[in-house]
Amino acid sequence: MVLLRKTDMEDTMPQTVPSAGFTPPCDYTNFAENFDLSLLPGGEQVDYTQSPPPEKPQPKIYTTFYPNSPEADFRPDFQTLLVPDAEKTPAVFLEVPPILSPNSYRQSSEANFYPSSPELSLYTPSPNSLYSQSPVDDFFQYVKKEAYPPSPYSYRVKEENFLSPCGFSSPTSPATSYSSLSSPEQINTQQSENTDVLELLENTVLDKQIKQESTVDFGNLLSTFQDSESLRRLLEDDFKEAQPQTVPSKPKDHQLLREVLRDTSFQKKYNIKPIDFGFIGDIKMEEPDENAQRDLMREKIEPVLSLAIEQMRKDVDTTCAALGISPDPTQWSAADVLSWLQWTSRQFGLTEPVPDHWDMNGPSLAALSEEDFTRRAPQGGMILHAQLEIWKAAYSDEDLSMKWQPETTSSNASSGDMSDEDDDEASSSQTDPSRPTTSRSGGSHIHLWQFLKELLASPQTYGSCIRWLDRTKGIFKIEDSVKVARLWGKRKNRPAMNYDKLSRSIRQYYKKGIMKKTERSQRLVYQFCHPYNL
DNA sequence: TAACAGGAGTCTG
DNA sequence: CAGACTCCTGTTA
Repeated sequence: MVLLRKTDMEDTMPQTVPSAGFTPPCDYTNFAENFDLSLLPGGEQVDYTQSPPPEKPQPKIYTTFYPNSPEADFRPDFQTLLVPDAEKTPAVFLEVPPILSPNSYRQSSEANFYPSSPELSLYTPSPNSLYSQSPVDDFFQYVKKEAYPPSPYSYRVKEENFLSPCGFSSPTSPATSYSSLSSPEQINTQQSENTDVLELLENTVLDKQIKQESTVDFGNLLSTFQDSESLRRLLEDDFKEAQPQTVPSKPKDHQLLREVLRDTSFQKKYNIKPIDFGFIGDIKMEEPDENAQRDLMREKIEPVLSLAIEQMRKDVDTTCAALGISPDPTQWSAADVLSWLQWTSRQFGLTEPVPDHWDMNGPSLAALSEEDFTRRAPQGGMILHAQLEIWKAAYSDEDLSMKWQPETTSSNASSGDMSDEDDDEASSSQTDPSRPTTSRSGGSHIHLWQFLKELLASPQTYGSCIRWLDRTKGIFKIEDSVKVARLWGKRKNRPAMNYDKLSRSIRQYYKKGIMKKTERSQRLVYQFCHPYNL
């Protein structure tokens, strides 16, 4: 989420009506009143309740952070995510990475995308960065490990008449209609009715906490839920961080948050302010037991996850209706794939996808790794992949909110040999390629070559049984033929699968030009043919 | 001995 | 009907 400055918004923004299915505007009338100014570095008091001096021209700025800008190189901020607290506290304050979401680009009533985001640049981790699984994950790792050093991430502020999805009033959704829902009971009622999560957030959180000077882009909130594991980890960390034993005299002294806010220049410049995170400390004080804290945390977050997923599905449905494609990516034809790619690329201001690079149907697309995406679209593959993951998550048969398990076990996915127990554990993962899934993503229709690429795309999990020898040439080696065969049999629900049969299937690929043996044939070493090596 | 190659019939979505 | 599964014989490292 992005904190946005709302400056003369209603006066200067005529095109302020989000299209159906997207987020309505909201009113933030009490933001600064509840803002914990002590969170600012050095206890510096910045009165955000005051309007800027009249002699100081207010720029028409709605600050959205675009990663890795070639122009700007300040990194003042984390996008701010507000999560409604179903009980007594107004909000949870999270720092989340600048994930881009289509929700940042609302459709106008004429179905034109506004803005067109021409300068959108891409998140690109530096060669030295520990780019792991997702930008979300990576960013969290970065924040927590390195606090706030110069980073491969850079941001810029897009200074233009950017319309926040909820930073303006709309004749169809008057802001005044969002002022009444704030009690926990009301919140729960809204949740039980599957109310639009964005509306809920706006009603329950912003209405209490945000002054008119600020607006919030809740669209990015949804993007964060593509990686609920990261969200869970972050919350857990924040809970730990707020432990009284960590800062005995100041239970609310959220060190991470303070570090994040150390650079106040940006906040001052754009009148952005954080929100009190105090309830975590309160909870902790009341619930010293760790499990109780986790339960409480789960209780607070799970409804939000459910609502976020619900919202994701709504947005997916809207897009499906516009494109005339199935919400299930695995049902897409090659034409559907191209249609979706073009649509998503346009939404994010990416270069048009090269059709030759995407000559595949939905299941094939769904099986591609992020690396595959990036190879096919160096300038936008990561975003496209992330968006597809959102689609897959949104329409997975598995309720993502059920993944919200406050486990205490430290899952070590990068461990070497995997026992059968490891297999079972992996099978519970939504992204487990071996899972005999009924999920719409992946599914049992997957081809063997796709399955192998899935395994290869998760070296941290499957590196012990299959790995790339030469990624660029598509050469890989099966290190554990028994295990790979077992995984394949699991996926295909073929308990009798063995490597002999699996390799027979691989050999069928020879004449189809999908795979081949390497020039100098080596045992258990195969090579993907072009373009399957992409 | 395990991996490899490939023919051929069957199954499945 | 395509793709995968299964079974098979024979070869190779």
